[in-house]
Amino acid sequence: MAAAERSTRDRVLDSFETLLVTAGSRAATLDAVAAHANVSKGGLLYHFPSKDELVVGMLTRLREQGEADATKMRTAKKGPVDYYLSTSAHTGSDFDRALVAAARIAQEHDQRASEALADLREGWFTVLREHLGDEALARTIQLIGDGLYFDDTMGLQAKGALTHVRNVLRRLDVL
Amino acid sequence: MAAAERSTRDRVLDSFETLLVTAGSRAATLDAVAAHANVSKGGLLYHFPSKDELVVGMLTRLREQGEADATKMRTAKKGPVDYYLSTSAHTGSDFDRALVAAARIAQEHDQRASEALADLREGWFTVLREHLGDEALARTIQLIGDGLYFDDTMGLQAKGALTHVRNVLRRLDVL
DNA sequence: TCTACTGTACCGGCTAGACGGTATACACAA
DNA sequence: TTGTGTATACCGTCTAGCCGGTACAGTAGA
Repeated sequence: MAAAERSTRDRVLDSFETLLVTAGSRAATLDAVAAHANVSKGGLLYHFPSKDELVVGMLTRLREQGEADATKMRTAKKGPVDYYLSTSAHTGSDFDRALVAAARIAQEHDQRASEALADLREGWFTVLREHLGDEALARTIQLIGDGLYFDDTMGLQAKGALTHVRNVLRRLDVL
Repeated sequence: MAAAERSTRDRVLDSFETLLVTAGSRAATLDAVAAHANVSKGGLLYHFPSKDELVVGMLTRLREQGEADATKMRTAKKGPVDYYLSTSAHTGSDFDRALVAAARIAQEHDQRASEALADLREGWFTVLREHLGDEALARTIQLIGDGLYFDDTMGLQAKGALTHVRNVLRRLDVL
């Protein structure tokens, strides 16, 4: 049933991501995920026969969200650069959460997660380079986005970081 | 014993960091750390009575390495900015490894690790701002460094990223 | 004798996953 | 319309194995 309300399957995936993001991969156990999603462990394993399938399910959903995001970036009112930077810092969106969750998984040496992340980054870079027509600048802006994202995931964000970046990019006639 | 050769204690810390970096926190078990350091589990627990003490030991050493790094940054021949950026990408140094290891720990919700990382970042930022006399620029450069560092830890580094960054910074009359 | 270990044996708790069972819905057939 | 069968979507329990930590007896070198 394509659901009117959030399906159990999606709730399980949401919970898995949430636990990965807020408590780390050690805490994202099957029991914890099931409890968070208000499903029994048996119910969870019905939808995802193993923890690995849970990872696969999460990454599949991430890729779908990623394609939607690239489209939004291309057509953003204030342009791709501003869209990219402002969504690199914490937005609290589902996509954001999925991204951080995938990063956690990637660190546990999961190649599929690393690939998914690399593909997403490649998508963003392509949009940036097309828009700017300048590889060095596109790469630099992407690094700034990575930095904002990194700081965010580490709870390190310095106040006004985005404002400072916009300030500097204006000197380069971007924005 | 301040050691002529690497002490058991240091070897244990090295192994802990290495396992955290190369295999993730789930894999950095006491048994695995002891085996990697060629020490018995009893021997490991002689130096670090608990896993938590191992974390504390690692963070203490990291702070020491961090102070040494800030000094090197301040007095670097090519200037702090170049030093900061070129050491943000992978250098393979002990300090680098310790930094990535601490990041892994921080993600498991360890506040001491987050604080240690935040303090290190603050130290770098102070040097950058003093040198540049421009907060927005200093923050932006720090974000670029974070991005380089993030990409490195994720195995995402795009070829020539540092060159691109230097290119852009030259347009801003930095470097 | 003290320090710095080795090695083994063990325990309690947690973890992934297997498994058997249950409730509901719908389908076809007599 | 009643009975039989099948599929979906779960629940709750159980177990093998791993992990952190304890305990302790022994050893080699300074």
